[in-house]
Amino acid sequence: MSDLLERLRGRGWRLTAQRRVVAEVLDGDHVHYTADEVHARATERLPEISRATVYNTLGELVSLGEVLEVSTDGRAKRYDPNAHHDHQHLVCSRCGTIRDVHLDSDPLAALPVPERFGFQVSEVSVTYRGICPNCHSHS
Amino acid sequence: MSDLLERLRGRGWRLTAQRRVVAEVLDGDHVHYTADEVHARATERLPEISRATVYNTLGELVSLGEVLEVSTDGRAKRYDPNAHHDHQHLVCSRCGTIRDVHLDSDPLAALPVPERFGFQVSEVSVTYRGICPNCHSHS
DNA sequence: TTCTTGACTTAGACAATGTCCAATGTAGGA
DNA sequence: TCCTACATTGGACATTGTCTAAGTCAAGAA
Repeated sequence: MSDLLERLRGRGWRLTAQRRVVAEVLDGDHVHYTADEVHARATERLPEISRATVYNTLGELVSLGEVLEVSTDGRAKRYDPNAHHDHQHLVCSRCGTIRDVHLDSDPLAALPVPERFGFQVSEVSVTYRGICPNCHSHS
Repeated sequence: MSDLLERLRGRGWRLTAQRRVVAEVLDGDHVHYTADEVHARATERLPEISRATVYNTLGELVSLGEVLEVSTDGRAKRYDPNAHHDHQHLVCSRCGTIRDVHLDSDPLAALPVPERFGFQVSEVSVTYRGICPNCHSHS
């Protein structure tokens, strides 16, 4: 993700301190923060950054395809910087922990053509739910 | 779904006008209303029904396994009465239309054991996204 | 049938998440 | 360095959902 800023500048992004900080917070492969968590972490480095800017920047990163938006629970959306590696998510029903997982087969292939009802299907997301080892041993 | 009320009574549910109306609104196999849509439709039959009761009743139906909660977009959750037939969802990215679809293979099988990280996986939901024929022809 | 009671419903306050806008600031090209 | 189009800010507002205290009622008991 270190070249993310370069890539963005190449697309005409104006590079501001706020955008840099948001991108830095998202740096890492297995991070799934909510917008508020991103804001809290960004605030540690740049105290005046506003909520609106964090929302704007996250939205832009999503539009640019650099970050994925994940909504696993109907609560706050989470932002996943691991957008360039196909993966799905495994969520603990108890504590909410999220893990990236990789599948054996392409889930698109599991949807037969007659079941596509003429849609041009372009995307699929799979969410597995269960109890994580930690929650399980504490139950 | 006509015997839903019987089933619920058998489980000790007190049968009220409000609950009956909510269940009637959800009657049908391919319905995916938000809580507010359920409330609007319920209000047509029972003008005094409150939002809180609609939320309570939907929550109870979900706990009882009679209705599925679906959150496809991070906005309002939708309620799917087709809980007794395994299925997944196909969503139009343009207009938000939702269709129930049936898969060729069990998506649980696509997650290799080493990718389960010790979770006891009990549930999987798959959401396909694309452009529906109607939106496609109008574009 | 009437009574009783605990479960149900209600209105509205509150909470969590996200969006919008007018005023102000600033990155980067000329 | 200066300009200006784009970015940021704070706060109001919108949407969705939760909670509570007070009133209401379904259904079993007598």
